[in-house]
Amino acid sequence: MAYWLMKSEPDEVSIDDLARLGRVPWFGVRNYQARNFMRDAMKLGDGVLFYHSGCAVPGIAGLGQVASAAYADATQFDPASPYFDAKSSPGQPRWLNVDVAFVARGRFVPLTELRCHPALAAMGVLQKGSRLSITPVTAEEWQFITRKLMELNDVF
DNA sequence: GCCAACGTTGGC
DNA sequence: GCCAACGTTGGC
Repeated sequence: MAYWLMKSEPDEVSIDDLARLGRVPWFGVRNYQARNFMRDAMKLGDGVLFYHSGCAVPGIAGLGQVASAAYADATQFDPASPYFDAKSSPGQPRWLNVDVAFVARGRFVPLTELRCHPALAAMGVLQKGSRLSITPVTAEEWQFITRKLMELNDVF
C-alpha cells in the first residue's frame, strides 16, 4: 500500500464532484513523470490525498483511493478537449489515467498549514517550484495529514 | 495579473 | 546533444 498526493483544480474536478460521482478517471495528466507514477507505481487501493490547486485557497480537501489500473486517457483522442494530443493514437496511447474513488471529506487543510509542520517539510508539494501533479507521500506524512483532516470532524 | 520555476520543442 | 525560446503551472 502506497500513498499519493494528486492535484486537481476544483473548477474542473473538486472533492465535492468526486463525492457526488463516487469515482472519476484522473484525466488530463500531460507530464511523463506523473504518467509513469500511474503506470508503474500505483496499485489498486493506494491512498490519495485530494489536493485543490489553482484556486483561492489551495490545500488538501479530502481522501480518495486508487480504483483502477492505468488505462488510456480518453481526452487525448478528443479534438474538442483541451487535453487533445494529435501525436497520440489509440494503438499507441501516450497518456494514461487511473480511476480515483471517493473515500472521505475532512477538515480542509490549507497549504499554508502544511507549510507550518516540520514533519511535512519533505513533501513534494511543498518544494519550491514543484509543479508535479502527482507526488508520492510517505506513510508518516499520510498518517500525520489524515489526523489533521479528522480534527473537528467526525467523518470517520 | 505577476512572475518564478519547470518541461518541452526545435534549430543547429 | 546543446540550449534558447516558449508555454504552462500555480502560489501569491
